Parts: sequence; structure tokens; C-alpha cells
Amino acid sequence: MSRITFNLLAQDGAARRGEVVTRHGAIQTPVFMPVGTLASVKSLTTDQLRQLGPEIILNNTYHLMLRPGVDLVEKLGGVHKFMGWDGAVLTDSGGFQLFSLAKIRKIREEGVEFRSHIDGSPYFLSPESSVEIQTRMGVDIAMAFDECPPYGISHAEVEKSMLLTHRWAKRSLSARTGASALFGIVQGGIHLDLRKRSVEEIAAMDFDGIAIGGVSVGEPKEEMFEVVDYTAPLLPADRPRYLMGVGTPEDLVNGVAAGIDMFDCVMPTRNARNGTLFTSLGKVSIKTAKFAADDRPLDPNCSCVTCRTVSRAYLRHLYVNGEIAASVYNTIHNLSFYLDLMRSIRQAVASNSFWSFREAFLKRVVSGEAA
RNA sequence: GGAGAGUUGGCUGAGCGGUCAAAAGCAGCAGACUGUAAAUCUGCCGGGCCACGCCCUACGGAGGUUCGAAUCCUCCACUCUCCA
Repeated sequence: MSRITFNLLAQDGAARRGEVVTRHGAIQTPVFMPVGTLASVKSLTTDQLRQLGPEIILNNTYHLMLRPGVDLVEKLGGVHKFMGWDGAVLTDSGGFQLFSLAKIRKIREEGVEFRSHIDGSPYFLSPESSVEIQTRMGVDIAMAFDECPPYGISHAEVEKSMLLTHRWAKRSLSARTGASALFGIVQGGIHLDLRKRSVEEIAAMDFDGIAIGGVSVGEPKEEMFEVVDYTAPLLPADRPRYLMGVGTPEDLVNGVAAGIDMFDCVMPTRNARNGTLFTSLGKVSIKTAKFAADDRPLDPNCSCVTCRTVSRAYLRHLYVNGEIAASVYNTIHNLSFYLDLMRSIRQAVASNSFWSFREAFLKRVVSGEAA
């Protein structure tokens, strides 16, 4: 029954330094998990990804269920073998797609009827089937099937949605076989009273970790952190805490400050493909004219392959011309930046200097913009 | 030498009397992106302004017709196609 174990190694204020041990290795926390929805971190080969050194990545139940399908993934030896990845894998349950694909699904008590975004064909996902699919794919950490309500709906509607998530959490849990760890998800939107109730419900269940979901869905950043700052400390200390879908580099620093251990976000990979790069000097839009003849490395303080081997001018050239290599170089850099940031954070927490680290970091980000 | 077609904003290319500062695409510029339907999307793109409205300069050049011309007429310049 040792699905995962969590060891809290150090603490600096609310910030935590820990370790999640899985069958596919130990994960040092706080951790950022690159998103690889379709068993692929977009634009990178698995080997390129491996060289960046993440200990865990994220895949998605909904996407893999459509293509290539669970049966095939299982038959091919599970998702790790399928993509040639020996690190840990966490899958999202498909819950987020209830939000992002809202127009092509129908929610019932039993579960959710989806239309495939690929060809419109109908699919059904329930707490039981979602957990089953995740387990059969052989993931290290599965997520409970939840509903992620949009920002801007009423307190009553959020409450109703949250209660459904709670019932689904119970069902998800009873579908756990032990092969994969299972995390529960706290909902409640921006309403603190609901968040409190949701924590009480979810934390009382035997989940292997607890996530805060339903955040970064369009709400102002202040509201998001009001929720995170309020909710994170309520979570049990002996289990990993995962803030789903977050975020920007400063969000990660602020999340750790609130006591979060795990993060995931498409931002570094998507922005890389769209020409926005994160650097130690702030955000850089590599497509702007000012880099046309700039022969300096993207980030003077970065030692990734991109920064070691090519110039800003070259990166701009690749981007402007739509070269595939632009996505590769940019993704390598952004992910390196995120992973480096988490390494620095871990070190700071371990050495009890997180708060000065955070202050310096935020100051630097605000002054921003690489010149 | 003869016959015909054409010349539009950085490029390609619509428009053929007013609703045209001029379609569309490309290029250019800026901005978004937070559990990925995203190598995507949005905005700007002649100049000026006490800018959601007004002024100036604009559709090869010069004249002309008309209340009004990128659109019609004349001449000039250049380009292309076909026939000798």
C-alpha cells in the first residue's frame, strides 16, 4: 500500500522543503511539473526533456483516452514505457477539461458526457472510469475526478459544483486500487467559506496528497492568492500539497511562501512556442525588433543549452521564420528557467533563507525586462 | 513595325463615378497566454491633431470632364503578351 511517501525535510516559515517518493524515483519539493498533455512535453523529445532533469511530469487522462486510448497505452506497457520516460508521471483526471471544453460536455451526477474535440464522437468519464484509466496507464499519481467551475458564477453555483466534486472525490477514492497514488482536489472558487468546507471534506478522506484546484481560471491575481494564502495553511501538513495549473515564476515563489509543494502549468511550454521567454531579468518577447542583431545569449545567468549555444538574434530569426527549432530552443530555455527557479527555492528553504530570496526575486521581477 | 493588356499603400493583389485613406493575403509592429482543442489568439499598420471626430497628402506623370475620379477622356512615361 506504499503508493507514495512524503517526507517533510525542512521548513522556513510556511515554506516547505520535502520529498515525494514514488516507484519512479524521489521528487524533491517544492517541484514544478512540466505539462506533457499527450504523453509529450510539446516540442521536446523525451531525451531532450530528460536532460532538463525534471523528476516528474504531467499527462492528461482526457487527451490520452481519446488518442491513442487506454487499451493501447496499457497494452504498450503503460505511459512511461510508451513515451520512454522513467521519471514519475502525474495525470490530471480530465476534470480541467470540464472547464476548458465546457461547450462540448454535459455534467450529470454519474459523470460527464464529452464530445471528442477531435471528431465530435461521444465519450463518458466518471470518477470511477477516470481513476481506472489513470491506473491502467500506470501513472504514479492520479488525480480525483473533479469539476473546475469557471470564475464569475454565483456562490450558490460554486457550492453546488463543490459538493459534486466532494461526492466524486469519495467515488474516486473507492476506485483507487493501490497501483497509483491518488490526490484529492479542493474546490470552492474564490469563496473562502467554501474553500474551508472543501478542505475539511477532502482532507478527511484518505488521499495521498491534496490539491487546490479551480484557481487561475480567469480571476484577478489578488483573488487567486487570497484563496491560496487562505487555503494552503489549512491543508494537512503530512501530505503533499499541489496547486494546480499555477503559474508564472512569481506565482511559484508566492505559492511556496503559502506552503505549496507541487505546481504544474502550461505557461513555460506554451509561452515558449509563442515567443515569450522567462529570464532572470524578466519576461522577454523574442520576436521584437530590438533583438534582430543582438548577439548576446538570451539570459546571461542561464546555463541551458539554448543560452549556451545560440544568440538572441538567432532565436528571433528562428521564431520569425516559424522554424521548428524555435519551439525547441525556447521550450528548453523556459523549462530550464522554471526548474532552476525551483532548485533555488528548495535551496533557499533548506537553508532558511527563503524569505530574503523571495524578496530579492520579486524585486528583480518587478524591475524586470532584459535590456 | 502591328494588335492588345497593364501601371493601386513594403510585397502580392481587389476596387472600375460618390458608402475609398482604399478589400484580402503576406511582411512589419505591439500585446495576451496559468490542471494545453494553442508552433495559438488579439490589436495596430499614409501623416497630423486640443484624436471615437477633423485636417493634410495619396491609387505612374501632366492636363481635362463632373457637384464629385483610384475609377471617365487626352497626352506623356514605363511594363508585359501576341503577331510580323
